[in-house]
Amino acid sequence: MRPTVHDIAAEAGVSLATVDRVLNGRPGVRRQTVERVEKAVHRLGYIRDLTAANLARRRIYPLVFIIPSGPNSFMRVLEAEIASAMQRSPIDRTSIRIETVPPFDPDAIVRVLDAIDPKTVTGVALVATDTEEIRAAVDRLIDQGVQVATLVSDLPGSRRVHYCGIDNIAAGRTAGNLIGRFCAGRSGKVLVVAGSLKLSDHMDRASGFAAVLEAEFPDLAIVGPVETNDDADTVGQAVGAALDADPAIVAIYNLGAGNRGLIEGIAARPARRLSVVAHEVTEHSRRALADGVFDAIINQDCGHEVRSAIRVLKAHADGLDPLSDQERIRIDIFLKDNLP
Amino acid sequence: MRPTVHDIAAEAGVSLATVDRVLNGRPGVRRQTVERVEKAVHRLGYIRDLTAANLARRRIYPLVFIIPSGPNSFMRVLEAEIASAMQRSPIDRTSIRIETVPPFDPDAIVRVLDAIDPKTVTGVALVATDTEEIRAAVDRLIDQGVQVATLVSDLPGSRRVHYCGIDNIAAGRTAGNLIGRFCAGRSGKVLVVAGSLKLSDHMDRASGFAAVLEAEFPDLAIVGPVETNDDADTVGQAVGAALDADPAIVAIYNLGAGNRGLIEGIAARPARRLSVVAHEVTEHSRRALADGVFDAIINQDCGHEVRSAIRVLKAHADGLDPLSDQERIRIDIFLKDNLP
DNA sequence: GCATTCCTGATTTACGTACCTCAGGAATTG
DNA sequence: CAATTCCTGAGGTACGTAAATCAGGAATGC
Repeated sequence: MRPTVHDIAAEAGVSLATVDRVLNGRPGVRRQTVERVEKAVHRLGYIRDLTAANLARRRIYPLVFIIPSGPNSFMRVLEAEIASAMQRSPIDRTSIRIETVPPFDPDAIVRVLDAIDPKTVTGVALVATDTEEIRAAVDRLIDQGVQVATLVSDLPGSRRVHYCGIDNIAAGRTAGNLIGRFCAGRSGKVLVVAGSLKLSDHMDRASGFAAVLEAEFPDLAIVGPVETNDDADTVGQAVGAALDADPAIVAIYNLGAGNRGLIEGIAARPARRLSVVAHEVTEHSRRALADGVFDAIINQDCGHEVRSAIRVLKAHADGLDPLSDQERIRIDIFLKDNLP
Repeated sequence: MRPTVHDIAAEAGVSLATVDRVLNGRPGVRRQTVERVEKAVHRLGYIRDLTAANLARRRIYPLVFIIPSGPNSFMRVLEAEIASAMQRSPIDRTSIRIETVPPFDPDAIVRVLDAIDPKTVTGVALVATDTEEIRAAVDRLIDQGVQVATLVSDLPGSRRVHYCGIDNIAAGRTAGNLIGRFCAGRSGKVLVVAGSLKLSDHMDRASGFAAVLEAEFPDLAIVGPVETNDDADTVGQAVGAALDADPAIVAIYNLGAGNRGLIEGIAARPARRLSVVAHEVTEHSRRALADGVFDAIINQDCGHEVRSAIRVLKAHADGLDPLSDQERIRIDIFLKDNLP
């Protein structure tokens, strides 16, 4: 049988109340007594029963998700995943609130972060643009004892406890490798389309992609990156213009959003034979893959990201460390055959 | 506040004991009263607090994993993942036992299955070969109220509650698609290496692969499948012999184990330019991918499979249904750039 | 020497559920 | 009509932990 606080009390020769004080770091225990209890804990291999503890203290974990508003499909899928996690709140003792903020607006994020009450919120997960003010606001929250995790795009240099997302440099490299191989032998140009190079994830993908092409596929030259602010129509126009202007383009890598526009741009020029790699499985990209318009999609499982964020924030709030294997978000490659 | 049994009792105008009898399906309650209670449950949206319930009944979930013994790297990794899950047993209230059985020996599996005591075991996860006797033994266990899930390889036609693994036809198709694209333009032959075509997963991969090549890459002809019983040395010899005998081979798909042998066979013939796709990330295959010997690895995340099996068995034991999204095992494609 | 503070023990209640016992009324059986 | 069975209520204890209260002893300060 697993040892309980009663066993610890007996083993250490102290009362239950003292064990409780030590275990929960409350004051009022002499240093020697603390050590006696800690030794007993160690000797018996005591592990606190978190479920019983949470029951006794009627604990719930109030969490806040901060994500961009706007039409970006990926973000809306993310929001749906959060909503679906909210339905399980009674089971996993969470209380989740979603805050949407205008995209590309650091100040709005800072305002939401600063409005968070550390007394009533245990954890925050946010999709952040990489700016100094946000970094500072995150660190302020951390100082107040709130657990903060970044979602989808990281905030390097901040003290966030965890990043729930993929390594975007590696994602860019993966795209480069795919396009390089799919173009096997053909030489020509690759059009790179991005949302905004001010987003660290987009920047990372672009540089990873460029590095692989340069090192391993010298016959392919990069055109771009073209910036589109993740707007589908802008993507469509940019792609159309580039294709018309440059017949040497044999491949397209869209590392940002706006796949609908990309698909339309390609569909309008059926004579071109192109290798196309894009990001994120959404309604549009899924169909494009099935139809052979896209050759591969690089994906991050945002359901996994949301569930992982919740687990990680809870674990940190309890002073545990999460399972790194389980929380690592993979860079999924989907061809039409392994689409889930 | 979430409603409790007390609220249900008050709402239904019955005593706590009666609510308890209804909720736990115990006898001694008139049909009308049962309905009154059930209506109250529904009206208040009562959800039983599983953690409190498990605490009260001191519940643990005794689980058994049945996996093949022998040197197969993938199975050893699987075993390590189970061992790692065992370390978390106190936290997730499981008690896990591993039973290893000689590979390719259906009778041994049946013996282990039949030796399971339904009174002391709530769930079983097994890596099964697809035979009639095993199917029957699984169904016997199900009839005794034991939850059974298949792991890695499914048992279609049995009444197992869940399959924790990938769609192997789709995996084979994915391999076909990759090899077809990697060989872009080159025509020639593809050597297919399998462990045993009596394993349904191997059979499925082979047929998925063949279907895609035939439909989409008619310039590539299949040689094989060669059967190797998943033995690395046999794989090495078979690959060497095939390459020496047939200079038209431009690609290899190893859909089974024994990657070490495959790597050796290829390394001994450095002049050949080959596209190679294999399964499962292990120590050997990881290095081969990094070194450019393999072009891609198709993988199933066996840590995920094990954790998923545990979650699913527990959920079914509690009469809940698991999150299908979370429990779906993806067909991972790894290039050297997105290797975790 | 007395009050104050600090440390500790003892005891109790609570969390939400399971499960047990006991008692009594209603309904059924003979 | 008595005996039996079925249904229900009341009440309690337990699970492992948190947290509160009260009390008493030791150490400290003045």
